[in-house]
Order: sequence, then structure tokens, then C-alpha cells
Amino acid sequence: MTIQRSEGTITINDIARMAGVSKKTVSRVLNAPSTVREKTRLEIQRIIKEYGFVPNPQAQALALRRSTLIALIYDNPSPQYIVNIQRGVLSALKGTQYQIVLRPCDRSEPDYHDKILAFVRLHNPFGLIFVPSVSEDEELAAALRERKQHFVRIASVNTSDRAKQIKTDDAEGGRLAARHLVQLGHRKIAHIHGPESFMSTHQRRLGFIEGLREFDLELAPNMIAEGAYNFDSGVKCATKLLLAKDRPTAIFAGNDEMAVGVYFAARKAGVRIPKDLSVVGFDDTPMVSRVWPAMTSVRSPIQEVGRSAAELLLKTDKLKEGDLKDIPDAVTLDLMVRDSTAHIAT
Amino acid sequence: MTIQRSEGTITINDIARMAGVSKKTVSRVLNAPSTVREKTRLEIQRIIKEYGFVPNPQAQALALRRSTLIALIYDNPSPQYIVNIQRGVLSALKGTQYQIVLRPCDRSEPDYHDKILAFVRLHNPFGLIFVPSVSEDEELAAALRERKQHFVRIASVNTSDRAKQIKTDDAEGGRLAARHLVQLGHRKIAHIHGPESFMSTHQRRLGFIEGLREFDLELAPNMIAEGAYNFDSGVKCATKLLLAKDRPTAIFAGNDEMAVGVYFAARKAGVRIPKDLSVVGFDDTPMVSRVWPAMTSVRSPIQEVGRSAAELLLKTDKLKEGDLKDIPDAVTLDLMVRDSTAHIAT
DNA sequence: CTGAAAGCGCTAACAT
DNA sequence: ATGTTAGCGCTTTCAG
Repeated sequence: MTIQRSEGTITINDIARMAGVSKKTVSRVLNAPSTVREKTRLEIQRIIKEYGFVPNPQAQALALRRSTLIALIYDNPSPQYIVNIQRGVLSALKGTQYQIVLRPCDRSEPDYHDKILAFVRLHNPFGLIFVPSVSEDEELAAALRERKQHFVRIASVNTSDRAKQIKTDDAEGGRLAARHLVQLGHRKIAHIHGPESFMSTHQRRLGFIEGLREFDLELAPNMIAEGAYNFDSGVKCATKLLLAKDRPTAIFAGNDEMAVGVYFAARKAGVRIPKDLSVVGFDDTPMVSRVWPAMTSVRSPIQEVGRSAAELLLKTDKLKEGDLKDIPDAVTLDLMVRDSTAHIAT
Repeated sequence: MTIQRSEGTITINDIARMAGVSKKTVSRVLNAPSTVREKTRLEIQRIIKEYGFVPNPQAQALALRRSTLIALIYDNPSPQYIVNIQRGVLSALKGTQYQIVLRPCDRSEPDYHDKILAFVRLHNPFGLIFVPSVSEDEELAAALRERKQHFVRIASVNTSDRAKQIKTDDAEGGRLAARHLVQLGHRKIAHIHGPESFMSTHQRRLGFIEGLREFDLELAPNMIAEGAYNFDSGVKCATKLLLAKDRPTAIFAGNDEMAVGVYFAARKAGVRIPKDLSVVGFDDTPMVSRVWPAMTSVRSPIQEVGRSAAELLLKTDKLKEGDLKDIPDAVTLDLMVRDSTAHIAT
């Protein structure tokens, strides 16, 4: 029985030997420091620090049936949105041992639940972070809850577990957009919304309609178009709206990708921005400052949302189950209009 | 000694018991099927398939000292580039048990090597994929090689291990850009290049100069500006070039982010595209079709590059070390000019 | 408060 | 060709 010191890598056994205790005691110092006598604990902690010992994640994963992976699960079609979420999550995970793993998914696949569950079963991730629209799948959430799998959802509506969700008040964003355009002097305002399968579509549209109503304005049926939250659909919808007999002087697009599509369609149709048309987007992606003239957009703090989601997930660990009293409700992040070049279209 | 059947999860022991063999035999079927008698092997494989058994990655990771993680290591400032690489890698990893993990880094931090090495030591990833510019760090590569860590690099120049790299011929891209602009009738052509710390900067500029020379044209010193591969620097450099006495009729930007900056600066300066100015970018990100008028760009098949990198990494596994004869040289992917709205500026 | 022994699920040496 | 034994590095009984 030789003590096989694998090249350089220091293990819990080494620490135990040096401290003259059993490895279980070291393990206790690592996981439940309060159960070890102070003197022993301090000595062990000193040695741990001195040698920069970090417990091996693979061994922990095997013993605990829980790895250090945090999976980002997304079906959101906007690359910019995903990148921002990633950045936020990364900033929260920096310095921890947790790793962010990418898991795109496709809700239209019949076995998409199975794929996610298979991943969870196989890799035992520490936690999952869901972004819209997959975050709105309550059936999936229920299945994961049953497995006692940690997860946090990013959504614009209240989900079945408000303590474990990050919320953006998209309806308020819609209201802001409406107020902004009306106050610019517009009366004939159109809206290109996202797919009906996204709750954000409903929230943003609802808020927008409410905002118009504050000024006794209605969203006429011929002023509505359904897009797909991507550039091409924005072009298509805007073209339709702009070539119609009764064309709008302002368009509120459900997200920036589509708003840029509106810009493109306007240029093609000879409609001048901002003289003939005002455009408001949603998300405040970098693109808003890259088009010309710079675009007005409802700023949605996507990166902060990602960071908050990851932080909430990590916090879940520290607290014992049921000890979530200090997270009484969904974390909600505020939106604001970032007004770049507001002008009245006449 | 009770047989603890953990809820539903089927292990190698279960398979062994059902097949009436030892678990080591099952392990052999999994890892070196040829060393097991055909009849036994077929039977075991049947059972494995019937129960959908997949070996537990955490246990394998512990025993093999190698996890199923594939880390994407990047310091590239362009989000669009990263997203495309991610997509490519994901497409190659789809259906495998490998997971893509994100590891951004910052070469300007003095301990950035240590951080990457610490990650490798702690998590024992199966492999790493490096994108420029961090892919060009030979010192880091040497340190990893010494640890026998698998990795593949994406670069525009030949690295010290050409069999494990994906190469894009950026110099050729530069030549294509030059030919394109000259053939459009331009003579006064400027270039906004990236940071000197990126090899792609040199390659693209070098190729561009060579391309001009084919037509006996020179790249005059006042026609060069150094950007940072991002939008803002593109705006800044283009503004400088366009407001100068002797302004160019065409600009080749080192990447699309900067090219969009050129568009912005041109609009601001009242310079009309394509009438007064032609612009060529590099990368062919989605942005090229979103600006107006659509931009011409050297198409760099970023997504395919990502996929090839991941495929190469996985292939490394199958082949025994030194058995790389059928990968004689770097995988090189071709570039092409995607011409959107080429017009002669007069 | 601490330790010995067993186990997480798999693979590597060394038998047979 | 197959099985036995001993790990990988950590945690969890259950004694003491």
C-alpha cells in the first residue's frame, strides 16, 4: 500500500497527514467548519491555505452526485441577448469554481424535455439558468423540481416559483415606449411584436397598449404586425406597414433585432428616419448605437439580469432549503428608455 | 454490503450483473471492445442498449483524471465572433457527451497563464479550444503541452503545432479585399487595421498591401489607421480619414465591427455610401446585411471554423498519440468576398 | 469532537 | 479472454 503522490496535485489526504488528523476532519473543516474544535480547525485552515489546497471537483461531484457545472439553457434567437446573459453569468461566477456550460435547446423538438432531463441526470449540474422562452415552460420546471434540481428562471412574468426567478417588467417597458412616442407628438403608431409563444411578446404589447390608452389612443388592427424577434421578420413587417396606404409615423418594435429591420426597410422604402418615422426598440443591445441615426430603445439590463440569476443560484446553495425567507419575491430589475435621437416625425 | 440501487440510475454494476460478467468486462466493451470475445461483447452491447446505459461522466472523470469538458478560451473582443465560434463548436459537440464551457481571459493580466493552468489542473478538461489572439501565445501552448493537455488552436498563422490548428488564410482575405476595391475603380484606398497584438492584423494588412501591389498601388502612410477591432475605434479612425484633406474613396476595415463604425462615421460626416465611399469589412457577421446599404465583407466562415476545431479535438481522442499521420497539416478554411452592393465611388 | 470503514461509479494492474 | 483487487479523492454513516 504505497502512498501514491500524484505529481504535484495535493489532496485531502495530504492535508490530513500534515495536520495529524483524519481526512474526515479536513472534510468537515471544508463543509461544516463549526463542527470542528476551533484550534484544530484553525490549524487545518492554515495548512489548506499554505498549500493552496482546493478539493477536487470531480471527486466531489462523484461523492455528492452534484457537479460544479451551471448550465445556461436557452432557445432565444437573439445572439446579442445570449452574449449579454453569458457575460453577466460569467461575472458572477468569476472566482468561484463553478463553470458555465452552454445548452441551447429547441422547444419545437418533441423530445426537448428529455434532452434537458438526460443532461441533468447524466451530468448532475449544480444548477440551471433558463432564459425566455424556455424559462416559461412550467412542465419542465415541475420535472426538474421533482428531481430536486436547482434552477433559476429569467422571465417577464411570474412563474410558479417567484423566489427563484429574475424578472424584468416588460409591460412597464412597453408603457415607457408608448409614452415616449406619444410625447414626441405621434398619433399613428404601429407595433411589431414577437412570437406569441414568448411571454415577453404579450407583456410588451400589453404595456404598450396601456401606455397608448393613457393618452386615449388605440392600437388599430392595421397597425400591428407579428414578427419573430429577428432581423428578417423586422424588415418584412416594417415593409408591410410602411407601404400601406395609411402608414404609421412611428413604430415600436418588440426587440432591437426587429427594430434594426425597421431601419433597413425604411431606408429601402425611402422613408427617412427620424424625419418621416420614429423607431423604438427593446433590449438596448449595442446595435442601437451602431445604426444611423442612433436608435431609441427600452433599456433592459440584460447583463445585470444574467449576473443576478447566477448570484441567486449560488445563494440557493448557502441557505438551507426552506431558509429562503430573505428572498421573499422575484428579483425585479428596472427598465428605462434610452433615448438616443428622439425627433418628431411630421 | 447492500446493493444500493440509486433511484433509477443504472450503473456498470447493473449491466455486469445482468450479463453475468464482471464489471471490468463491461468496462472493456466500453473502452476497448476488440479485447472482448465477440459473443460476450454483443450480448453486453445489447443489454447496454436495451437499458440505455451511459457511463457516469463524473466517475470516469475521477478515474481517468479527465472530464468531458471542452473549454472555449477567448479574449476576442467581438461578441459576434464568439457567438459564431460557439455555434460551430456546439454543432460538433451535439449528440456527444462533451460539454462546452466558457473561459474568457485577459492577456493583460499578469497571472492570466496561471488562471488557465489552474483551471486545467482543477477541472481536467478533455480539451481546450483557443481563438485569437490568445491562440497565438506559444508560451501558454508549451505549458499545456507539457501537461499533456489536449488543445486546438484557431489562428491565421502557423503555430508550433500545425496538426492541431484551424487556420484561416487571412492574408488571402486581405488580397481579395484589395482586388475587389481596385476592380471597382478605386485608387485612393485606406485601411483601418486591428491591434498589433493580433496576428490577424498583420496577415490582413499584409495581404491587402500585396493585393494593391498587384495593381501597382501603394498603401500610403496617411491612408492607414490603427483601430481596436471594435465599433468605437472604427468610428474614430474613419472620422479621421474622412475629414482629412486628401480623403479616401474606399476603406478596408480589419473587421466588420470597425466597418460598421466606418458607416456611422461616413453618415455623420455627410459622406454617402456607396456614392462617395466604398467599404469592405472582414468576417461576414450578420451585421453586414443589417446596415444600409448592405456591406461588402470578406467572408470568414467563423462558424465552420468553430465546428472544425471541435471536430479536430474529438478526433485527437480516437487516434492514439503519434497516429496523426492523416492530419498532415493545419486544417485551412477558405475565405471569399461576399459582395453585397458593390458600386464605384467616383 | 473525531476517526474507521464503506461507498460514489468507473478504470488500471495484475492475476488467471 | 475474463475476473480480482486496488485505487481515483471525496463524503457519509456510525462508532467511539
